[in-house]
Amino acid sequence: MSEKRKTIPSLVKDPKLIEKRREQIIEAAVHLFINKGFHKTTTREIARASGFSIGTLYEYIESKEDVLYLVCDAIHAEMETRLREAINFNGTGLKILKLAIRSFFRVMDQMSDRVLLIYQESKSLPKETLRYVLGREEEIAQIFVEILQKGIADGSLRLDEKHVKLMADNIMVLGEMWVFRRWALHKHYTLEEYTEKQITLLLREISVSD
Amino acid sequence: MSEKRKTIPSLVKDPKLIEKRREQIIEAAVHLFINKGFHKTTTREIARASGFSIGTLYEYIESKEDVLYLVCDAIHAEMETRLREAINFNGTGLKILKLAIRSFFRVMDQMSDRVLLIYQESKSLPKETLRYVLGREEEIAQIFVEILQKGIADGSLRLDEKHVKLMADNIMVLGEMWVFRRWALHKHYTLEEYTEKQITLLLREISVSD
Amino acid sequence: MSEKRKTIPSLVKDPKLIEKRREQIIEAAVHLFINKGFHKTTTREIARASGFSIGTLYEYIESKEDVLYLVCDAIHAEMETRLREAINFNGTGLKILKLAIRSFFRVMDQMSDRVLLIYQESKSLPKETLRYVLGREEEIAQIFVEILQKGIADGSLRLDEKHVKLMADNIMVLGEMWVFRRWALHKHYTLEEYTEKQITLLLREISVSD
Amino acid sequence: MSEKRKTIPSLVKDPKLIEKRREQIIEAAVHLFINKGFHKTTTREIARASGFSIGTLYEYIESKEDVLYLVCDAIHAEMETRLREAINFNGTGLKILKLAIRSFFRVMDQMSDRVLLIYQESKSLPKETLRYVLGREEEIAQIFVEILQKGIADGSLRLDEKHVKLMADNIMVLGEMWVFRRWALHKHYTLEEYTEKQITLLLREISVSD
DNA sequence: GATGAATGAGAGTTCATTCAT
DNA sequence: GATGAATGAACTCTCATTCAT
Repeated sequence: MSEKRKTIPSLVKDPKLIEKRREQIIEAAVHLFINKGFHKTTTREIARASGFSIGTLYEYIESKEDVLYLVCDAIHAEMETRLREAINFNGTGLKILKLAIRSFFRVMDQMSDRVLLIYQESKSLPKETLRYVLGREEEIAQIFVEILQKGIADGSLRLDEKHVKLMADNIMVLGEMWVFRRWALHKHYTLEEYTEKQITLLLREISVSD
Repeated sequence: MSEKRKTIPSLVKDPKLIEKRREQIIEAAVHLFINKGFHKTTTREIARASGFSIGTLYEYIESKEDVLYLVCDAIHAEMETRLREAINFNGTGLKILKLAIRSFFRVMDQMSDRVLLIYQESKSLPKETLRYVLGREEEIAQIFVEILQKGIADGSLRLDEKHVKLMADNIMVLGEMWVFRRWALHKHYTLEEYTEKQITLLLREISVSD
Repeated sequence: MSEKRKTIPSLVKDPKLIEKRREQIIEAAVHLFINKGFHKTTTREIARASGFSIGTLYEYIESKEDVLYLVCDAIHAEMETRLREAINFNGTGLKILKLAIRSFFRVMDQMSDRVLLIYQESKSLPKETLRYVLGREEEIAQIFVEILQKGIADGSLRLDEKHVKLMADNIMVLGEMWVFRRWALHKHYTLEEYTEKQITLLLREISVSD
Repeated sequence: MSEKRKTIPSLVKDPKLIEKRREQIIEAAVHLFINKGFHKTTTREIARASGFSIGTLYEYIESKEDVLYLVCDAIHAEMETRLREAINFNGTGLKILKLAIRSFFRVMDQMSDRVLLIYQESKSLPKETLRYVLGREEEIAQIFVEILQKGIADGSLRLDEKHVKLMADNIMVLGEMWVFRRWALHKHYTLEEYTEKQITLLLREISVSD
């Protein structure tokens, strides 16, 4: 179902070192891309901010686009990790769902710079790679799909199976909205207010009892 | 409230001619930006596609970013025009709201390339300009705010005044979602199905009767 | 029979100007390539020696290899022109042949730097282009083929038709030898001595009378 | 007369090992240079194809140019060895000469890739080194000089002493021509036909009887 | 003696912008 | 008002060479 993860060739042999250096690259590039955008960040800046020379940078990647891929993938990985860590899968689907939404919105809030980065820059990835990165997004949506299905199964949620995916997408989008429209929303709401309000809206329709 | 529209200086005196040429520029650039992205489109390409020389292009703009601004502004203008044309402000707030949502979703669908363009490229605008462009987005949200307020006033909608802006934003976001997630959504829904489903979700909470 | 001449695209429209600038490029590049070799000459050096900026250079070529092609082609053109100008096609084949050999050897001598350049650098051309350039060499050999055939026809040369091409190649190669082995040959011979000696050798076999 | 062979310093002490490793380097580099050319072959590729690391490569050479020198020298050595092995120095000068020419042309044919390599890449050698490599060429020409002189001495060849060197050069050049113009010559001749034809041409003038 | 990660000068190429015509 | 040739800073990427381990 999901595209296979891209493996970026490296001229360096030691896998431990590759991982370490790529973490440095990601750490450096995330901040640069957030502040200047992908196109306005130069490979030299990435190298310098990573703590090594331009030559060394290219020992660990093949092209600037590879850095963007590494960054996007790392962000998604962190999003998913944080989300999964925050969710406790005990209790009714409804209960889990509420927890998951709160967690997701919180993760969006904490990672808003990086979420924005993905949305604004991932289009610069090569087509093939872009598909994979978009696929990671779907994996996160899938978490909500599963929770919703659990809720349907245990009777705590009433929702046509047909609309499960849409509901999952709605949750995702309303979470991302907190990021995209923060300049407007932060004026009126705290994260908590926003979260509770959206939960009310989203669940009114589908929760059997709350 | 809203930022003042930016005036791009031109070396040319005749305002009629300026408008005509800028329309040519916008027409050409929209397609180029959609297909290649802002950064990968060259000013030479814009000039050629506009039907004149690079020198002439720079008689009507001061920088490449100006073209992006013209394009974003034109897209917003078209969005707003289409939306306003489609809405009939007669009837209860609830009725108008449904019509407006349907219209907005349809406009999003029809203009999806251009909507995407704004979301992906507007970040390349100079800060000041970006603020103005984001402001245009608010103007559209404002349409929904007004409709919601009318509905509250005439009793067809039950919604805390405090949440009006959020509801308007939700509508916008769910409309934009049809664009951003089209690769996922189009598999499961037609625009009409999607629209009705989301209307149900959005209004369940707030409509007094439907 | 011969490959079609390559047309290098230019960003500049005026054909007169293209020709003029390319002449400048060729003039500059020939000397640089002779002195430093193709690989050790930078595009910046070519631009500077041509009298304009690197940006301007790239208005008239698409790649550094294009410069090499221009240079090789110009050298061949000059070789052929000089040779054809020097040959008088009146008289018996034998007489014309002797004149042609002397002319060819003289041209080789005068252009020895450039002949060397072609032999040492043309391999860096893209395959397709290389084929064309090698073809030009054949066109020159063809001059000798025609003279030989004229001599056979008028009875002044006795040579199996089958060996005409080989004889033409031999003439070419012995002319080029004056270039490739000049470090050895110049110690022992003047150009004139060398020429007469080789003519004797080459014609002993085939001339009916001299 | 001939330049002294260049001695490449090595960080390694053991002469046996140096020789072994350099043979590996030559073997690897010859093929790489033939296929990609000297400039497009990287030292990393040479090391890998040699079977060891880049660091080890530089234990046995001081620069990439050293590899080119090793390669050119090895090719010349092989040429000379093969030629000397094939020649039987018994008989009249004329007889030996014919044998030598046939052998030389055959060696040229068998080693054509490598002969071409020397002609196209040796110019990239440092001036000093180049002189030595070109000198090796002379040593081979010297073989023919000696044979010619033997033929003059024993009366089987009639040739002005003054022209001996030229005749030797002619032989060399016509042999190399089989390599340089193979794309043209192979269409018309087998190696044997070519050889016999050229022998006829070359000897007509000088052989007392054949 | 062998390794391979690190280096950085320097390469070819692009393209937004200018300005003389 | 229109043109398009000229500019050169800035870009991504390469690769011969070094040296600590």
